[in-house]
Amino acid sequence: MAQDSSSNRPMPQKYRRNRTKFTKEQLKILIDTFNQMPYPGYATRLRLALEIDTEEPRIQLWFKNRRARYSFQKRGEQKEALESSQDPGQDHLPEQIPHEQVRQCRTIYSRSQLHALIKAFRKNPYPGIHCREQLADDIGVPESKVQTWFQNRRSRSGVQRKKKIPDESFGQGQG
DNA sequence: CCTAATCTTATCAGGCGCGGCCTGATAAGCCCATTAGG
Repeated sequence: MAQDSSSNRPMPQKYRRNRTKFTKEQLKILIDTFNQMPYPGYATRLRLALEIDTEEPRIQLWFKNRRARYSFQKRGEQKEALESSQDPGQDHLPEQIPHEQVRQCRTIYSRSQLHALIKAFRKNPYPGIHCREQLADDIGVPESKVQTWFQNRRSRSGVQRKKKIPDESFGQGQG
């Protein structure tokens, strides 16, 4: 049943989701796919998730992190390759990256789902993994959707976590 | 330490309904985001 939900929790025991540990075989498949297709669409990600027995959001995140590291790592090599072939006419643009353009279907939230999301957001715009999973379970959507919803919501409602604003605050002086 | 998880920002794109708004999904982060867990 419902446990304490409106209690103020000083600090969640664990905010982040458990770190995923890929096996070598999983990594081999991931890397192999990445080399051919750094921007897999949803269908491909799903297939990969099934193949290596993990969740699609893990796949998506892995590709994102991989791209972030791989791109700048390869920076020098590409430049070298370009200089090698001094051809005025573009023969082989590196932009032929196969973006699979197939996005995941847009989620249509019902009124009650939105209500639950908004309510949770007002309570805490930065829910930890447990909170997100609980909410996802409550309204019947994957946790990754909840995370995306919160990110978009934060972005568009200006509740961004106060970074390190020196002292521009409107407060009446910190004691 | 390595790198998965997280955050912000910007942009693409689907649904609705008829021009453009709302908002979910995706990508990048710059001398290459930051944080933190095994």
